Amino acid sequence: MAGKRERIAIRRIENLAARQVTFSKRRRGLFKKAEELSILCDAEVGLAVFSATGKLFQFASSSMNQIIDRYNSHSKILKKADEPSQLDLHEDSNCARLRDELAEASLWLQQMRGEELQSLNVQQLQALEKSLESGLGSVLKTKVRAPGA
Amino acid sequence: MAGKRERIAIRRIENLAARQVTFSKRRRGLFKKAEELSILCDAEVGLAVFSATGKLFQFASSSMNQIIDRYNSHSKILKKADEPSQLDLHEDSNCARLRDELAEASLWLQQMRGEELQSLNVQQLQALEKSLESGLGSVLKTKVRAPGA
DNA sequence: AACTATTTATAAGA
DNA sequence: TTCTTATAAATAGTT
Repeated sequence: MAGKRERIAIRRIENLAARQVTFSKRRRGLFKKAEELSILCDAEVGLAVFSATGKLFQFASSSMNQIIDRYNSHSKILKKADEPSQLDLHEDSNCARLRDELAEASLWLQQMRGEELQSLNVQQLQALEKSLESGLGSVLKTKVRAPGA
Repeated sequence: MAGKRERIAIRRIENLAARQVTFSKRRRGLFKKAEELSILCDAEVGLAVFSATGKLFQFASSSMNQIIDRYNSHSKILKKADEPSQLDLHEDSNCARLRDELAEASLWLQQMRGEELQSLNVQQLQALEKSLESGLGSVLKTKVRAPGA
């Protein structure tokens, strides 16, 4: 009954038993906080955790399928953002799809402003960097030609 | 500098400003703990949060697509023949507004990529330039910190 | 955004 | 695994 109680370093816990105990404790804490965030802040939250042994734990404020659908429509625009953009607003677009595309465009705008970059890997960051540099170049050229001051 | 500091009850925060502040604070905490769990316990963790305003925040210890695939193969086992999901198609009145917002967001995206600049005046171009430079700075900083080559 | 009084999470031990 | 408890971390209200 002594010993210092210090925060452990954030790296893989080598001891199996200790790792499992920590997994149980922290998993409970994480799920609790995920639920609290969704309730307090009216957010849609989806969380999936696979243990090292392959067991699935999940939380979804609505339903996991709904969250995955919403997520998937986001990642679509990320992929086509660098292509010659022709907004395909099909006549049969429904509100749900519009909402998803809008949210996705918003994420992309955030990322071009330098926010929410933590989810991008190095390749994606480099693509984004290139896109920003290219855009900046066009803006500068246009400014020179522009009327007024 | 006084006042009781009590834990709030876990129900939707009615005040918008307070809700947004709490969302920022708790979202950061949640994502930090998600990452810690994945590292400490060698777990695969996927977390997606949509704010009340539709912004997506995400963390994935591997990649979100991989986690979704793994999730789907897990839940397939538990699923029976699923019914056609009830899509809410009763929002036609909002479609026009969504369409406008999406068009606006898309125009922004184009302009950040250096297209459709002819309609901007010098002040607007300078604001855009500043935004691009700022975003580029964040991307470069993130790239330095990013894992992998 | 920064500051603290408190509450909560949790690491280690039982 | 559950409980206990010392300590670290998160955070609600304030500035």
